[in-house]
Amino acid sequence: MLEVNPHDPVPPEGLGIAEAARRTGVSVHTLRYYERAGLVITDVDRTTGGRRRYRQSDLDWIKVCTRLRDTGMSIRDIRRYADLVAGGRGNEHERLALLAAHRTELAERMDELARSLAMIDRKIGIYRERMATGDADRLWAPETR
Amino acid sequence: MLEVNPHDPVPPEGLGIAEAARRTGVSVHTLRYYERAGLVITDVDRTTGGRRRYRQSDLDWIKVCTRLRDTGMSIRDIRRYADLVAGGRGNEHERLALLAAHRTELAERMDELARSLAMIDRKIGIYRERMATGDADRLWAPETR
DNA sequence: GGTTGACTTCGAGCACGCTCTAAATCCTAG
DNA sequence: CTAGGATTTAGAGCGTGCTCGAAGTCAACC
Repeated sequence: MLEVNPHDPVPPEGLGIAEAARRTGVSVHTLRYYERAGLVITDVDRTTGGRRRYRQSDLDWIKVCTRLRDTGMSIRDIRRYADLVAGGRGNEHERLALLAAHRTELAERMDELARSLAMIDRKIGIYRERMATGDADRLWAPETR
Repeated sequence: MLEVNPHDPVPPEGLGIAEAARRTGVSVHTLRYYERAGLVITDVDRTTGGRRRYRQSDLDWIKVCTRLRDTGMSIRDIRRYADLVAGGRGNEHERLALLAAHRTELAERMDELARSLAMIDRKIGIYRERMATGDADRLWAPETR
């Protein structure tokens, strides 16, 4: 068997999907799913028998995708971005717009999360207070349930 | 027809599901779904004909649920919480533990979001720089795509 | 009594992002 | 050459949280 350690450079003949999965941090299923979904614009090579052979450049691009995914970007939007990148030079403004829109969304989510956190903290505070003062079974206002 | 304005107090005979939906901010579908899911522990009254009649106390509890939902708590966890509340006095520690666990999750999500935001900002920064310096089609390192 | 519109239940459908299965094929070690 | 593990495909399945549809019932007004 072709021995390839996780940190060895990718051999000239490329990597099998299992090793590619290991190196990108997703499952082989997900790797194939991303390809079907049109995210993998690097056109992964195949052996004559049809097996995928991943090159470093493939892994690099897939990592871009997984990083975007990690930021909560939807598959659909990553797809859009990928299409732009595949479209080549000249659409940087569009790509930037897409990223900026995503950034805005993240910032909004952040605000909302902060509000949620405050709300939960308030609720927790009420509970703590209640329990400390032994009011646990006297206060039944909905606010505090 | 029974005229009931959105801010009128709930009449003694209760509200129909449509008005309850309006007042709780969810759809009638969602209202029934929450009930099926076991979130609505206030046991909404029914007319002899089987129609739901919402009292203020029902609305108050449902609003607790929607607020928890707004904080991103899962239906399953709201269910657990509801069961505890329905269980009555004496399990305040458990409720608090549940809320605290959720709070921890929110805080983690917050951190992750902050990291995502930073990552996206870095990427956006790279794009801005590239485009400003006219490097748009020279830099193709995967980091910057 | 009749028309209308609100409401009922149950179950299906949907969007998302995987995750898994089955049956076939490939490829490498021995 | 063969055994057996890795990989292939298309498509099904899953968990979440709704959302909708169908077919039937109820109730308010005329």
